[in-house]
Amino acid sequence: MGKHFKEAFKKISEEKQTRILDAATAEFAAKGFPGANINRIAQKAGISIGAMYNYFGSKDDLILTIVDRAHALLEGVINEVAQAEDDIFDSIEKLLRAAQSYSKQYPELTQIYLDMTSEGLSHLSRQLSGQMETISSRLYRVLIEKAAATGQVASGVDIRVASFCLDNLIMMLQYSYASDYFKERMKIFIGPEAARDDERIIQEMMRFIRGAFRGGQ
Amino acid sequence: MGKHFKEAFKKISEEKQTRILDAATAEFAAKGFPGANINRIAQKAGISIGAMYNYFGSKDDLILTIVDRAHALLEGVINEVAQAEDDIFDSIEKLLRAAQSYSKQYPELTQIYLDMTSEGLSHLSRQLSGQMETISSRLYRVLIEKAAATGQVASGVDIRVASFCLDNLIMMLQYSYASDYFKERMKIFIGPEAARDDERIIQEMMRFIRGAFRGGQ
Amino acid sequence: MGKHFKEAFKKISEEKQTRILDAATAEFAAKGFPGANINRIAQKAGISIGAMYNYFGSKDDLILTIVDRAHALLEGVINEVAQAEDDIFDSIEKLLRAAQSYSKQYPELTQIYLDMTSEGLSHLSRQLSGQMETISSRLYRVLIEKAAATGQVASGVDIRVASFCLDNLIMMLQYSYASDYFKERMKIFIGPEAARDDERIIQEMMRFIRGAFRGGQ
Amino acid sequence: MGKHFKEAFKKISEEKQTRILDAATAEFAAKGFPGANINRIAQKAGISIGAMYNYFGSKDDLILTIVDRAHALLEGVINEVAQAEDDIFDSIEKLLRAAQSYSKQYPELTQIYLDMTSEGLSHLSRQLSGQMETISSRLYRVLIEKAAATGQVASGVDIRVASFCLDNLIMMLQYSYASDYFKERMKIFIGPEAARDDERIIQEMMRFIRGAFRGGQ
DNA sequence: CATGAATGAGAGTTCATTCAT
DNA sequence: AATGAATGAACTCTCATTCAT
Repeated sequence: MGKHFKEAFKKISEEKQTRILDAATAEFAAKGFPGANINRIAQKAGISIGAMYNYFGSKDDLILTIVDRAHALLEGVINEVAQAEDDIFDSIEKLLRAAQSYSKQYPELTQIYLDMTSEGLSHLSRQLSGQMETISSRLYRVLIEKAAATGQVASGVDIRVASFCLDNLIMMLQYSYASDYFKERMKIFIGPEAARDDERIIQEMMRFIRGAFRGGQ
Repeated sequence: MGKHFKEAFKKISEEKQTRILDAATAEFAAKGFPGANINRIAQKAGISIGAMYNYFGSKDDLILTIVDRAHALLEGVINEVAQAEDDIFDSIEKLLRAAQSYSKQYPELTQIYLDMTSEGLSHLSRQLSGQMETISSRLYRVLIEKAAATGQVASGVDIRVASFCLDNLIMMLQYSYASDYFKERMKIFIGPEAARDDERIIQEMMRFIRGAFRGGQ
Repeated sequence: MGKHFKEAFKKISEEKQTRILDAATAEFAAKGFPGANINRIAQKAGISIGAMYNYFGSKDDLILTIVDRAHALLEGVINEVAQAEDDIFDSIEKLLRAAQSYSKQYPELTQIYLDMTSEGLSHLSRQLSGQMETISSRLYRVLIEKAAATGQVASGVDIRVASFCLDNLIMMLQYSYASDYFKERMKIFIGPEAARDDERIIQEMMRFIRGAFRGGQ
Repeated sequence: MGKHFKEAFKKISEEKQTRILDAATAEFAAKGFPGANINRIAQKAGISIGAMYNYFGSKDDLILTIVDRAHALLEGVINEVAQAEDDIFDSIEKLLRAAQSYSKQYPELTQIYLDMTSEGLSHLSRQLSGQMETISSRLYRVLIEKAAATGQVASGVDIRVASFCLDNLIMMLQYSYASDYFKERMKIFIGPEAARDDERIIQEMMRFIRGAFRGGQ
């Protein structure tokens, strides 16, 4: 929950804002935070380095602005799912599909997010302090509690651990479409055609999750 | 599949090898790859920077040696599980417990592993080319096929996707004990006492996984 | 002998002029010339940086305008003393008191003046070319000559060197109330209560100076 | 009281140490602290910028090392005077001559010292905390007390204020030979031939000081 | 083999000044 | 005349790597 940019950034055209953030996103995703070069970002965005520092106080602020933007995007997706009056498994399927399409559409944002989990960048991730997790964990809890009430979820299931597992599966799905490393890994598990098997992956993950929530038997 | 170190490294005492790799591990884990400082590692290890470069051709080689060492450790764990004549769920439980204790004991190795998934370090992770994944995915396949044959696993389950999900859960469990970011995240899901709830987490994750494999019903 | 400002500066309200020069004075005094930031001065003064450059051609011109203003102030003080029909020692005492109160009231001007003596700012001080010194040295000469004629000053005294010494004592007194460094230094010599001992310092300095002019004997 | 340099600096040849400190001294004196350029200093000294930072942790440390060296020089001079069994006025004359010759020989050190009194450099001067002043003020006190006991100093003289005045005169004499600004100022007071009038200046200053201490009468 | 001083490209950031509006 | 966004040269400092000893 930031506003890590300066006033001046709000005042420039949306097109320019996008140009800057896109250039920065590409650079951070490709090189990682420490490898990213602010001068190069400015050049790619077609602005001067001085302008860059009129918009963002530091390299830190720049990446945090990007992460905030990614959060806003994700929050939109989650809220949509949360508001629909769906069956729990329909909701989860929507989340899986959302994770898949989000990370295929914005692999760079997912890469950046993943990078920020590095201990070397803890001064950055500390400023995020579980914003996303808080939102999604709340959603899961609500979904599961509602489902437990209607008997869709086996009685013995520990809601918190189950939420944790569910989010773990969703996070890893996201990573698996975003970073080269995790793409390669997914191929090893699913097979070389993994990337073209989106639908099957969703279906089978849903079978896995459904079983998990219904409990063995 | 490495040997990223020079001949000279093999020739020094095991104690010195350990001292060097431990110092490097601590530095890489704390600062990330780009933030780590080779001169400081050498100093902490009590050797000269010149010696460092007699043992390892570059910073890249040093971290790759560390990762290889971590792989060897993990491979030992996996092989142990693979060789035991266990029930599939006992095997999985052993793997979960192993992941948990490994990442509690060597959080730094897990942090480094996580860091290497960054796109900015893809020139490094490319040299790993799924070593671990290949090993563990093979183990999962064997386990699941055997279990399918004895009816312990529901018939419709897609072995590859199920392996993928299983490994995803195990990987995230590992991350959750290793990096500050993921520790914080686990707390949000499981509760502030998460770290002291190891047993419960294992039990409930097993319930989740058992359900998943047995299929809902 | 300047006018280092542009026409436009004369045309704005006196209040605005003061606001600008005061903001600049504070900044130059606190940060030194190279450390001072013109954009920040403009902001503090509540005008745009563009306006700043309409009033002053450069950073140099801005500080020179401030120094000119300080000169005008000091010249007033000196002229007052010069015009009074006083005994030489009364005149000198007035000058000491003036130096003391001036530098207590406008420590920033004295700090700036001191800064300008740096070789690094010789391109600036060259433009001042001893304005103050010319004025005060003339005053001293007149005072001393008059006093010599009436026998208040020992006959052997070298008027020029004595003027030099007198001005040195006055300058250092000024510095000693203005800069942290010289304040600290004064404490070491006079004692920690130096700042509250104004009157004693004047009295004792006068005893010193009187002796000096009357000659030993 | 410092050691603001790193171990590595002690280990290089004295010739190289001198080359570096001389280059730095010239640069700091000519450009002032903020205007001085470390890369240029390294180049002038014939070493790499990396080497520079192996010797000194920062620009601050470099100038502090220079100031420490200047202190050591001055302390030597002061101690020499302190140890001689001289008449107070002989001692003072020695100090005046020392100030004169020191600042003619090392004008740059005096310029740097003067620069450090700027408020903009208070973070540096704070680390000096009156080292020189403490030494010289102690010397003056001893000299004056001894002289007071033998009746060479008028009874009413306030030792502390007199020391202060004496040091003020000595400091200004130093400045007057070191910085262009103060050189120009001295010319205005003493006449254009001031620089060639060293002896007269000493003599007349001594007459001034003698009178001051003996008291008018 | 070991040492560690030396290297220098390259990074993030600042700020006096310009100029289109 | 006033604005303030934009510029980009210049600065301090870091660190992987080399190589003479």
